[in-house]
Amino acid sequence: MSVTTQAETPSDRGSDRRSAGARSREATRDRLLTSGIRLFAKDGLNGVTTHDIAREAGVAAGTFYLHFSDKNALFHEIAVDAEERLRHRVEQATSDATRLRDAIHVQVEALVGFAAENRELLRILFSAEAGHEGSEFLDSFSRSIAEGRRQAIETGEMPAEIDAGVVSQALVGMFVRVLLWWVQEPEPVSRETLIDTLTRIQLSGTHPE
Amino acid sequence: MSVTTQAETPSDRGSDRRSAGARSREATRDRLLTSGIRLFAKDGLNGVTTHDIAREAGVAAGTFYLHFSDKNALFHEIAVDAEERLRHRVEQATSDATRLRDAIHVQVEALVGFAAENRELLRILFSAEAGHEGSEFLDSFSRSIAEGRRQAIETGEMPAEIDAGVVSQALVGMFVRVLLWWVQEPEPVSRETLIDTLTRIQLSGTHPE
Amino acid sequence: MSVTTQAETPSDRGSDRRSAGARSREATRDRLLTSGIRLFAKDGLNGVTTHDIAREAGVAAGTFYLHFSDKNALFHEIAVDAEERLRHRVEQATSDATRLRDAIHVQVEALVGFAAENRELLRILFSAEAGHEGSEFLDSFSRSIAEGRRQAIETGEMPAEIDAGVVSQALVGMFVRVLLWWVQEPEPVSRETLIDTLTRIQLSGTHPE
Amino acid sequence: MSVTTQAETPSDRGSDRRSAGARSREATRDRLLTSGIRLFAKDGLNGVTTHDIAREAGVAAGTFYLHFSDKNALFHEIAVDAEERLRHRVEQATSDATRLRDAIHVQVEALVGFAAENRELLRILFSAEAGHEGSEFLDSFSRSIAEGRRQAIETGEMPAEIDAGVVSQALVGMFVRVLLWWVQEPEPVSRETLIDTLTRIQLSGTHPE
DNA sequence: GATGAATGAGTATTCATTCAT
DNA sequence: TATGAATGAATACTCATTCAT
Repeated sequence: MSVTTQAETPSDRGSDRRSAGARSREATRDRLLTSGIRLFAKDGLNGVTTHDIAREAGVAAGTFYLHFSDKNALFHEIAVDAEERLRHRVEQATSDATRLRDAIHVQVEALVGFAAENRELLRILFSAEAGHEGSEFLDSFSRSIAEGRRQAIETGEMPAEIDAGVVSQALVGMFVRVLLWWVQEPEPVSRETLIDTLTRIQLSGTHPE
Repeated sequence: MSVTTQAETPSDRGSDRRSAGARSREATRDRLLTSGIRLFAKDGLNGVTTHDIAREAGVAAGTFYLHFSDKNALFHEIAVDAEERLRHRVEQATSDATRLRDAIHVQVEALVGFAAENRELLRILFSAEAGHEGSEFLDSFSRSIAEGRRQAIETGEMPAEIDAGVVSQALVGMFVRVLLWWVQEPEPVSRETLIDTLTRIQLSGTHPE
Repeated sequence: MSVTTQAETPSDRGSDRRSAGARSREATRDRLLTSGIRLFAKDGLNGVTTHDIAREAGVAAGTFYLHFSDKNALFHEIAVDAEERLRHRVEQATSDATRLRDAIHVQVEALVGFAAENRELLRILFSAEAGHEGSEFLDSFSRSIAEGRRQAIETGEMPAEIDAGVVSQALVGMFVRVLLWWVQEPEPVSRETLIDTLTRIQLSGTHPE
Repeated sequence: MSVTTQAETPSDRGSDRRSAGARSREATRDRLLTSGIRLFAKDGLNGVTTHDIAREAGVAAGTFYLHFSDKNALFHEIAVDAEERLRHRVEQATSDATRLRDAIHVQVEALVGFAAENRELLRILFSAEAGHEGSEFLDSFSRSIAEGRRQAIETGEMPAEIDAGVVSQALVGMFVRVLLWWVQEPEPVSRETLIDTLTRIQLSGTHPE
């Protein structure tokens, strides 16, 4: 499957020209990825063993190592893939927005949409376990928000009194906690309320239209 | 010592009526607590072994278990104690505030003050390692913020459009990430800027004075 | 190929009457043998995996087991074949020699010649990895030398004071270590010096001519 | 014990001032060393697992690692200790000998004496398993023999026609194989015959007295 | 109370071997 | 015949925890 679920992946083609062995290999790899996503989301990197993942995937313990060099490699692949998809989704959404308030709204929509459709990936990406991949993503997310804020301050859209560094960390922290809280079952509030509230919190700092 | 460093702890009394054995026991326990705080703050619950803690405390490996039933018990005690101290500090600070904007300001001051004086405890309390104690504290923190917000909405201090549940999670997430970011060396921004910014972010949602 | 490179092996015949399949099978088997020789000579029986051998031979891992029952069987076949070739060479050389001193000289020439032309086989045959095949060859080599000595003592060519059992072990040990040392790159001494010295060492025990 | 059996080692003192724990630790370490020697002598470095050694020593698997960092460390310690003892014994024996023929005789006596009293250590030291410690010892043994030969050639005690490099390898190989053969049960020849024969083999190359 | 040696279950990882394609 | 994915037993090593001294 690769982590993505998009229709154009090779394994989805009706006419898969690869050998039966190659298809079987890919299927096993996918099962390991899927099991890894489920277990990492539930118990975190350290709470899961390669044997757990293999058992969940229905393969022998040694099979894990035919597909991934070790547990970290699997985690890395999952996290990098999730990060790319989230980043792509947010960038797509915000690329058309010209005004800050529009950008903020669509960014929130993209984040919430990703969370709604990828609960497990969200947990993996946003759970801050010591020194893992997600952290880097959140750091770069912070930096991009800080940059956006600084530009907004230059153009006068945002008041200068609010420190961009602090705000960018604050917004990332807000997204992390709110979305991790929201992807529980049952969802504590409706998607609309969530988007609306997260947008308002940010807009309240902008100058009125 | 007990985790607190305040003067009224038993071991600090000049007139300690306990036996020499009891005082020695307490001292050993304190060294284990101190070592635990340092190491947990640096490497997290899973990154530290009981041998590490005993070695850092200068005692034998078995001694650890004379004072704590296991590694989680030590972590729990550190976290609960830290939680109580932080909770107490925030409650003291906010007990006199009558207006919401005042309460918000002193609450931020209390949080930042705690972070400044207890970097290691803050890291332990705010680091979200899979299923550990800190989470419970943050949950109850969220609940108390949500309650405050609901009251502010009733009294008309806050607009009703903003969902109190979402906001309370957002604020906790914000505090967590901003303070963990801030207690690094070197501190990214001054204490004053930090307090001011965190206060403004919250106030921006209130009705203008 | 079979391990030997001599012209009369089936696969070398210009007029190979076997089917294409049979010839292909033989070629695969030969590649596995060649790879096994190279890798066993370099890293020893335990330092090589069947996957290594298959990869070096350019075949799939499972193919190995179509040709050899297991890793030891391949090693055994290589060792037995090498042993036969070395034995044959020595016997050919010594069959014409009537006097002991001639026999010794041509035997040394045969051993050194084999070592020079089959470095890898020599390493495999003479390396004493716990309980492997080479040992049996060396044991039987010892026995044949001991038998020769005993005859030489009977005919008066060798003095009786020297124990034939000890000497035969000594000579084998000498050949093993000296030849393993000599087949390194670069060769520590010239082929002539080597032959001359090994011959003299043995002749020194015989009665002067 | 340390591998040595000499009377002056601390653990042999009637008045052992160390704590019971320290004595117990030493005893366990000694059992592991003893088990290691027995098993390495029998099956070689690669034929033995740390579990085997622990079981033979009557301790749990993990205990092994309280005393040695890994299997190689134990092997190294055994080999280095054995090497030192053998080297010391040979040096002691040859230090007084002024004439080459005397030196050769006492050297052989020392080697055979060591072999007789330390069959297992001899097997460990003289078994050439890929890249292990014993090899280094044998190499340095060769070098020292070669040096001795070169001096003997200079002083006219040995004829110059025999290459010292080849001879030194030959002698080491001879000692290795003969002694490994001799330390079997039952001993193939008497100690006297062995010493006499090994001495004669070497002396046969010297000029007659 | 303190010590620290010992335990043994847990986890990662390798590799000879099998078997469906 | 050849492939190569999969197996699972073997092995190394760690570490929370116990207990005799």
